[in-house]
Amino acid sequence: MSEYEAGDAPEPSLARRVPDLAALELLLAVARLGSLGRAAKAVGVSQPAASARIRSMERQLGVALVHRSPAGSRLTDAGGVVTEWARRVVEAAEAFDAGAAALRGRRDSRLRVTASLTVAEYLLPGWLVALRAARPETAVSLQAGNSVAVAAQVRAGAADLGFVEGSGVPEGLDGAVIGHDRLLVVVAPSHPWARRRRGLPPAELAGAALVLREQGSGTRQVLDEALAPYGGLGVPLLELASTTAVKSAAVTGAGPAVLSELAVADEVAARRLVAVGVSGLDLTRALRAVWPRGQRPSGPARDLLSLTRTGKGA
Amino acid sequence: MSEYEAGDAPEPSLARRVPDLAALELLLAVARLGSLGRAAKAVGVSQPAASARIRSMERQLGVALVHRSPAGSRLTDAGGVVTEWARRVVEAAEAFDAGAAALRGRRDSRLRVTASLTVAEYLLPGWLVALRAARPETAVSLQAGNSVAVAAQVRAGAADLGFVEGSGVPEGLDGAVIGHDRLLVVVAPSHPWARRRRGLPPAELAGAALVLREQGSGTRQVLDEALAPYGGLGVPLLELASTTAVKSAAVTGAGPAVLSELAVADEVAARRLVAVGVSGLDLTRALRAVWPRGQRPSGPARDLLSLTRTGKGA
DNA sequence: ACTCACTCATAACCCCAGCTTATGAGCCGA
DNA sequence: TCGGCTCATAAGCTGGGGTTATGAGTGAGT
Repeated sequence: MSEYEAGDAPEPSLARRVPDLAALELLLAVARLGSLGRAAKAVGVSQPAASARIRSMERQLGVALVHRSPAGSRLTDAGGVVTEWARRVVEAAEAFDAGAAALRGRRDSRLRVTASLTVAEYLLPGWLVALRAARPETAVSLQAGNSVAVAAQVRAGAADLGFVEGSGVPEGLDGAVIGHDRLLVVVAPSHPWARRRRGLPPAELAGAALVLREQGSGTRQVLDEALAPYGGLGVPLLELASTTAVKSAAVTGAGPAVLSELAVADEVAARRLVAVGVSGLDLTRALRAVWPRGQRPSGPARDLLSLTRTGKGA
Repeated sequence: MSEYEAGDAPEPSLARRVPDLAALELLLAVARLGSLGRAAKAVGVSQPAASARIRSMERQLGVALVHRSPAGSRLTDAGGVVTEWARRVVEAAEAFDAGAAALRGRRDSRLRVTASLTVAEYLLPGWLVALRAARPETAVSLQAGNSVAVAAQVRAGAADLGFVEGSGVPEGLDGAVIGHDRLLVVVAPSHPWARRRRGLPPAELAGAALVLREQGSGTRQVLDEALAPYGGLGVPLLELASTTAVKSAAVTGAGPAVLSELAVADEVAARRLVAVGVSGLDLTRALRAVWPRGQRPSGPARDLLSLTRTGKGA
């Protein structure tokens, strides 16, 4: 009796078709160690369990992954390819884990970070993974919030280092620009704007019904300011609570959205969204690290800061 | 009695600390739809199941992710951040799935692709995801192999489109350069070479004991040729069967390795590996799409080809 | 040539994570 | 005040994945 009706999940879910993380980790271990048994030990399960897991993975994928022999197990060609794909998943999971560990936020952390949502969502996990690789002993705690909250935390000494996006260094703090963030107008590939060759006139953007974050969000402020000379932001098509929701709405073709390039990099690369140029409008804002005035970051804070300099932050 | 001894898995495995894919998908659905119940329906489970899953995820992560209210569920600040991290994992899983589906290779596919291991491992999944987004009805089959095998497949008409790395267009085929691949010398951050400021003299590279793929691999051939004028490749420190294994060895500090920049991009970004410059040595090779002479790609092949043009292929 | 040490596979058993359905309780708008 | 939405709780089932114990190959070393 449980009929579909959702209009959302046509296929039997990714999770059914992709092996779980434990299986992927096991596969990586096999690739690295050249034997099911050793891989089993490495991931902390019995050899039969590992054997069965790999086997069921091969059944699930419909592809032979390893050549078993009494001398050990070697990846097949397909196995090698799959293993590399698996590595990407595991790496994303590691970033997730590094972030989550920081978010869990033990108060005894050696480094207390507070960051704007944009930085926390898109940049920080990578830094944390790098930091963990370089200084495994550094426990980091993370508090995410808007720019005002970030500044307050740092000022109050509740965080050693903060990251904000915005036009200036908050009152009473020192800071350094570590990158830039540009807002992009994005539409689904089917949208007429996707086929424009010339940049969009700002007035047309201002007049359009857009999918936006709710009033008060950082990206919306920037957009408001930038469009003020052109009659200001029009009435939104949709106001949504999270960046993720806005992105989804744009992808499904609800309408044009304006989002950080960091937020939509993947979607643009995969052609799920198309960035539309806007002529003569500067939608760039600086990303800054901030700390209490006069107290130059040292120790763990300095370590983290140095990782941000050359990061992929555009 | 099961003592550690592996020297490999000190921590209780990622999979214990990261929610599984189904849970992450569910979280994305909640972010998108604003209600546990609707999200549950969207992913095809009952509402109590969704509720429990989110709750256990919050317990696992030690962070409140959603604000429940009789009017629906909104993400907390932390929840929004976590959701974005989750999205990255799910996207990697989607790439995995797209690749796996192609590898499973139904013979009735509309587009039969054959690709070198490098292309299949690092570039193709992204293209397949993009293709799926643009043309959901196109079923793709993938055969991975070395450049000779790829050429043979295309020549025999067993594939509509091939991708190879190497210096020339294989006999009897037409092709187009779609990108370039550079080999990088990489070492663990602790290795002395990591601190070099000047490029490495080729002779020193030739004389060094390196971690390499086994004889016959494409990357090894390029290296052999490039180093011939400098006394040729020295005796390897380690010969391993897969790119993955070589990478792991390099990361754990076994010694310098030479790998495609595509293969080590993530590791370099996360500072797990450091790229060492080599002065005056060209380790670049072209990546080419190839097809039977005279038969310009059309239909699905053309669709895919157009996606490769602007891809992230360096 | 024989044995040892390693490979992976099979069998029998067990357990708990996560699902389901049925139900209840709170809040909002008509 | 009623109906419809929200999420939470309870009780019960199922099966995937784990374990130990064992067997059957293969290759290397004496």
